[in-house]
Amino acid sequence: MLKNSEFVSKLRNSGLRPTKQRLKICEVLFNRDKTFHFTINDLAKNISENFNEKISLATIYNTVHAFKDKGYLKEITISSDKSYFDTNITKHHHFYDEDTNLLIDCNDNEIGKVNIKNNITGKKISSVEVLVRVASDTQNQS
Amino acid sequence: MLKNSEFVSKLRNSGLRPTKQRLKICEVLFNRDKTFHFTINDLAKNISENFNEKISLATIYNTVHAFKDKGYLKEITISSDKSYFDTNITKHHHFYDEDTNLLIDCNDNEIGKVNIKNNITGKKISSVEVLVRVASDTQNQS
DNA sequence: TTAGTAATTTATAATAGTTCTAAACTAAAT
DNA sequence: ATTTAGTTTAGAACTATTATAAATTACTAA
Repeated sequence: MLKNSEFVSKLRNSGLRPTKQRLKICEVLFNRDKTFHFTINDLAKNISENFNEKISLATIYNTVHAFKDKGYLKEITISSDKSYFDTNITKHHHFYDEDTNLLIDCNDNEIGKVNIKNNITGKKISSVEVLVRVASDTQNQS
Repeated sequence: MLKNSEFVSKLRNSGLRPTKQRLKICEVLFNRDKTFHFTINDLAKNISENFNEKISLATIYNTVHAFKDKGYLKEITISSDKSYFDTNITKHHHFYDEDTNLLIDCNDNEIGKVNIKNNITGKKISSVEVLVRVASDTQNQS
């Protein structure tokens, strides 16, 4: 749980003015015990349901992208029409529950280190991401 | 290299009529030695450049999705705005070159088996996909 | 304080990618 | 041949995201 003043300095330190819209978004995203996985739509809905003052959709998009660019959020793409943001910015992998459309963070207890034996010549690895899709037994698999 | 008659039976066997549009698309996609990674846009461009008769964009979308549903293509999503289809439908992983926007198939020589130690209770794993993003040393990483 | 400025927010327009629609056409069955 | 159901097509519709430009706000420096 972070205080408002911590968000103010977090924003200032990354060259973003601590506007009331950004602080509100910080509160929704980062004032949590657990990792938060959300779509832009989820976030917009959450804000409009929980606060009286509305934040323009354009601002929500701008802010989420700014936070992503500053490294406060990670983007996890599931399919061409499902993209989530993740407040957990450490290196980690995901389960994706196809029944509930929920993302679940993995730690090293669930997925072992990926062994990359040979990289492309002359290139540097910028990220390694594993996505494990799961579904209940009775459903058809893809 | 497959013959036209093989595509005809392939389509018939999966309940799709072998229309000339579908056969043309089969030719472009499957009449190759190597795996083909493409976007809908790549495919549409390829067809319009290499054939005189045009195929409607709607048909290209329909056909690619039908082929995906029938298991002849796999979809690989890189980011919310970049989605590729892959003619290699075996279980495999990918490198994604951020400099060239090219996907590269991996085999077991490059990426070892992913060790999933604990799955979500009551769920079955439908797929495991690793995406390794690479870029040249001089570029900034994400 | 108070101007001045630059950044930010906002509603709306524009754009892009994809899906929908319904009429025309085609493959296959009778 | 005729019929039927599946397919293709152009263009409309839709959806998610980005751009625009005016109004507002945060900050700076006098």
